[in-house]
Amino acid sequence: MPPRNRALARPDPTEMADSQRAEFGSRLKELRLARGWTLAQLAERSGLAVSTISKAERGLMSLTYDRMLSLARGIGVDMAEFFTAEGAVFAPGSFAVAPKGVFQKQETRNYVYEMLFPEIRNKAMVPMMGTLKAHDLMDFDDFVRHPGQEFLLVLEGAVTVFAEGKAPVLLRQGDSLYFDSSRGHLYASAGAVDARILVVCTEAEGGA
Amino acid sequence: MPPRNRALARPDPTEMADSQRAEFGSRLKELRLARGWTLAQLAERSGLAVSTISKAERGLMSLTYDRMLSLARGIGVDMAEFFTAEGAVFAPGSFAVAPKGVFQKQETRNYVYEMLFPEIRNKAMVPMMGTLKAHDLMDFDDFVRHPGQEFLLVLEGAVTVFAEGKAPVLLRQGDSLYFDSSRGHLYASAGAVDARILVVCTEAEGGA
DNA sequence: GAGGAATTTTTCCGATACGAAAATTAATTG
DNA sequence: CAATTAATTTTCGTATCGGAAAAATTCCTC
Repeated sequence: MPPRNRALARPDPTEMADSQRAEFGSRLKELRLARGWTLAQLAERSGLAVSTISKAERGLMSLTYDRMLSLARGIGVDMAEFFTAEGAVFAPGSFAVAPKGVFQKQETRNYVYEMLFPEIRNKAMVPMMGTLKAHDLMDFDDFVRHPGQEFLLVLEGAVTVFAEGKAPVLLRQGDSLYFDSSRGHLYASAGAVDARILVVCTEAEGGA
Repeated sequence: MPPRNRALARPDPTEMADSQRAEFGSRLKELRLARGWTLAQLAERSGLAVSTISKAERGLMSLTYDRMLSLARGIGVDMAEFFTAEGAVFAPGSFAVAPKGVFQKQETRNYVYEMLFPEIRNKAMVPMMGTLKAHDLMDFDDFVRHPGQEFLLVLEGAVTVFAEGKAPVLLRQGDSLYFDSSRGHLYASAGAVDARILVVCTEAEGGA
């Protein structure tokens, strides 16, 4: 029996990567066809083999960094171009009001969030109201971490912010915070009363 | 180590890719260290081997798409994060606190805004605190209009929002608003006392 | 400075990407 | 429709990636 990794092997092996690969391939093909090029033409420009591009476009194989870079050069785009989501458009002219307290509750392990404006899809920002119970028992198994940036404002009470690689920070009513959401973070009420916070994130999280 | 300087007229794809690889590796290492992680910790989170990450960080090898995706997931960033030009970009791992009232005042014709976190460049969101004087004389010569999206929360008092093509909306303390900033808009205090608002815009834009 | 633990680098071999050419499919022409 | 060409896909050998473990380095603690 092959000495496979322990039961810790949590991060998914291939399943999820395959679908992502297919998406990358589609994007690549899209860029090629948009220029009216054949595989051979792109092969000529990028310097790699026709067969390689063919397989990559269909998600049959996982290109190395070097080949992806060659392709980007050949097509004439920046590497980031391959990964920027294209669809998902915010409805132009949107205008919505949310009266106080009329929110959609959304409970997570440690917080109670209420997402504002759930009816507006694909917002560039996701504003949420949160309540942190006083003396809440926190599960410190892991930080929250996600792509994008985050803004926090303490509306009532006091909050202790735990951020990876940073000393805990105490925020009082009116204090605010701005940070890279990919840095692990956790919020907890710091006072004897419930804390009320406003959080605005970029990048709708529902994605994954 | 002897320099392998060869007077080749044609671009040497190998060397060019190598330098890019090194840059990618540096960025990867930067993201890891910003979180205070060891190779083993990132290996655990991403699901790939310590040795692989080590080689990748030093540009010794060219990761495949699959492994790069695993790394992005483990770190908690988008793939594009690896390739965004390092110059004009939001500093990865940013973390800044703004105590209440310590803001930089910025007066416009109709409002007094205080931009939060001016020291963080290229934020995806621009949070501002605003004060609307009671019974303020408004210049109704034109609406404000700019690219991006806008979120507004009334912290104190009441605000009347005038939006192009919409009837005026009265917002009380705790009410909020989300809309396309390209739709003309204006804010005015609606009560007998000064109103205090939080505004978060996307797209950092010079001027107001 | 001598252990000793933690972290990184190197080694080695199995797994996979990659390219040249063959095979297949699609498009074009007479 | 057959024949020819263009375009894409498949095959297969080689180069490189990628992971487990060993070796080396750095970091502590006494």
